[in-house]
Amino acid sequence: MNIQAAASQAGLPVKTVRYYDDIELVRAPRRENGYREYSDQEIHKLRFLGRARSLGFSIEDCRQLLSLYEDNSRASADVKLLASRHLEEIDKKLAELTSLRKTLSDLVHNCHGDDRPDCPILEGLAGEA
Amino acid sequence: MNIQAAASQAGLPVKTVRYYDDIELVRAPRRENGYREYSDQEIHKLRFLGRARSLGFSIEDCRQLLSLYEDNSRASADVKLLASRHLEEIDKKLAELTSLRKTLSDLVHNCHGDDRPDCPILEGLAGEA
DNA sequence: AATAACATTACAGCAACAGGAAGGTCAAGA
DNA sequence: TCTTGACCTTCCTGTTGCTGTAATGTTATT
Repeated sequence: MNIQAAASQAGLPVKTVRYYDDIELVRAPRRENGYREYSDQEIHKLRFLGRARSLGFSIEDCRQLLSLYEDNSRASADVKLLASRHLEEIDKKLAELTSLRKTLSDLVHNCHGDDRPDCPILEGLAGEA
Repeated sequence: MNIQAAASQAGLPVKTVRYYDDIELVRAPRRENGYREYSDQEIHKLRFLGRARSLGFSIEDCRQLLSLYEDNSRASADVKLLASRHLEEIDKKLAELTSLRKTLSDLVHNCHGDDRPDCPILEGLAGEA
């Protein structure tokens, strides 16, 4: 199967699939003409990656997850550790975003938003709050 | 005032301050020896930027905010629009992160995390859920 | 004069691709 | 057979907002 068909089956852009081959994340064998040849196995991995990436795992995390996935003697604890760490990072980001959102939201709601120049948002940013 | 003192007063890394000069966000005049000269005015702008950046505004947004800040005939509506749009983006990100967090959290909590190989996290990523 | 602590520029690298150029390959139709 | 168009390839650049690292110049102190 050519790269375009593979990419569409995996739900990923062609560019991304080619990139994953370049960085040796999901390698595709080549045909005589130099074209990449994708089989169901690679497509399965690509899908796996798509899901992992959509959950916010970094490429390096994905590399590990994939290798754990292919290792039938893995310990589920290893997977859980990786995922738990990622979950912690997400919680951290969520906390930051939430706090930031509150600050910004307060500023926005205090601004009357008409054609006059005085503006609590700018004042807040200037540190006059 | 030299760049290091200015940066520390503004609470920013020197590299960042130099970068802001490069991209003409906060320009500093030069002395005869080529050194950047920072006055209270620039430091004020740098602080402003630090706050705006910490609220997640992009550099280009910051450029606009700064220009609005300096424009005494601005309409607060313009500021509010910019900030509101940013707030929407934040809300979008929060929604995405929250949903993603739930999925990941469910997977993690379903994994026993011992030395056996069977793992709901990997199964979930593989699409077997 | 030497040394340290500043300053300068310029280039490379990060993450995870996306866009585009230049060129090779393949299948179908006139 | 020729050509057209849809593929495929590699390579290089750009994205965002800096950070790290030279290599080098200036200032202040000893």
